[in-house]
Amino acid sequence: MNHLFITPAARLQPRWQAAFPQATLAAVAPETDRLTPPPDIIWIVCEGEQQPLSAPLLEAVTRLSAESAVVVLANAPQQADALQALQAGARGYAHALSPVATLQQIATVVTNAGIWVPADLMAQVMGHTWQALNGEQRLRHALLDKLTEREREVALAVVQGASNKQVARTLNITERTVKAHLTSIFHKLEITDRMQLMLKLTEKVSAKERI
Amino acid sequence: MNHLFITPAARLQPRWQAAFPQATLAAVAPETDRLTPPPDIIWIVCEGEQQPLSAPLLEAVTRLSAESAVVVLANAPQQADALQALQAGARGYAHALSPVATLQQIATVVTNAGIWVPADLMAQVMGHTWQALNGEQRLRHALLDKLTEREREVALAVVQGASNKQVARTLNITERTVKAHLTSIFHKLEITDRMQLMLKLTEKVSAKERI
DNA sequence: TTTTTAACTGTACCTCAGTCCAATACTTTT
DNA sequence: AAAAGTATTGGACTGAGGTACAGTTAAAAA
Repeated sequence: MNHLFITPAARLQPRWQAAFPQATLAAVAPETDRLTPPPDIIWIVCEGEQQPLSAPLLEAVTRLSAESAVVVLANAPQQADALQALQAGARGYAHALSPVATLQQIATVVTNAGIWVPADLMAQVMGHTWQALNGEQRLRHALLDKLTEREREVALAVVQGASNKQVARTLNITERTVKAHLTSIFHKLEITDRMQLMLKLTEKVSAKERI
Repeated sequence: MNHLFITPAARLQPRWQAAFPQATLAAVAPETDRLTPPPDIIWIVCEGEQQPLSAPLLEAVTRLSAESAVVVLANAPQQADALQALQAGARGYAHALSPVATLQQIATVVTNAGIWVPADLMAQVMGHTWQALNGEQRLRHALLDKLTEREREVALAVVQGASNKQVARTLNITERTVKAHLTSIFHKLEITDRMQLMLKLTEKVSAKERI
């Protein structure tokens, strides 16, 4: 197993050495084609205390992840960083001071096409995805179900920015009828105008409403 | 380590056998309390070619995941299936024809309280979350940066459903001035009315616009 | 110093949005 | 059969949204 650590530091942390005795060190991200054979795992160390993952590092992740499995080690892990890194193609994101056993575990997972992410990040991601897939949909449906078929059509057109006249044309009815439907919609949803309608239907699920 | 494969097939795939020689087979999902002791890992195989994860299987995942770690193996992996499975309590989702080493790796991760998901799914989910956290913000800022300070204040108030009169009151200016700002905003953003403004500023980042 | 830009206001005008009162036709429920 | 709900339209009205034209003031840039 071939490990390469990319870090501005002069030498490898003892725990990295302990985890992978045969690991090599590089100060900057090398060209991909200069590495023959490419390392099995490239560990990119993010030294920054507070500042986010730098653009060059991110670019390195993107470039190197084509050939090797890339794992980002952060001294100050941040969720936003992790998301960026993983989206750039990194296969793992962990604390730079992870214990030796964890580092080795990460290596095993990552070389087997797995992905390593901190548990709290996973929880957040799952929450977001759940919310995006179900929460908003549910809210929308709960509201739209209060409306009749025709009112729904009108409402959906209006929240896409259509004027009454445009809605009338697309539904082949009079503008007057559109107004009638809207008045009914406003009553049912207890709102006053199309702006509120748009707000209601695009509203994010607030924390307390989550399942 | 105790493995149970649930699959309609008559017998275990050779690679499953190779990965876990001591694995047992079941045609349908058994009652949880009938299994003493419960298996360490239950592998539920989704045979379907195109159709999504069936409801009974999903129910089985929910029920069995209370006692054992459940991993769903799909012949035709789909993102929606994976999310459903993970949401139902599955601890892993992988291709049914994953190599032996991968299967064993999955077992290790899953028994150690880990979660196993395909890399491409992870990338999509991460991308979604990143977008939710930052993408929208960026788009908003790109647009709002075209406006002057005062125009920004007006725009932000308007997209929250405020009328011109309300904006005027909160900013301590005339309604006429609010209109003037809005006219300027509409020109700069190349839109025609406050509805479009709301659409512009709440617009989701589309796939091609992602970083 | 002249020019530009932002913020602000006025008058007038037009269009669009929304409501009230009213009515017809059709379907479903009671 | 009667009542209720839905879809449809009309006329008249009020108010809000938006534009065109015109102007003042202050600060920043040229």
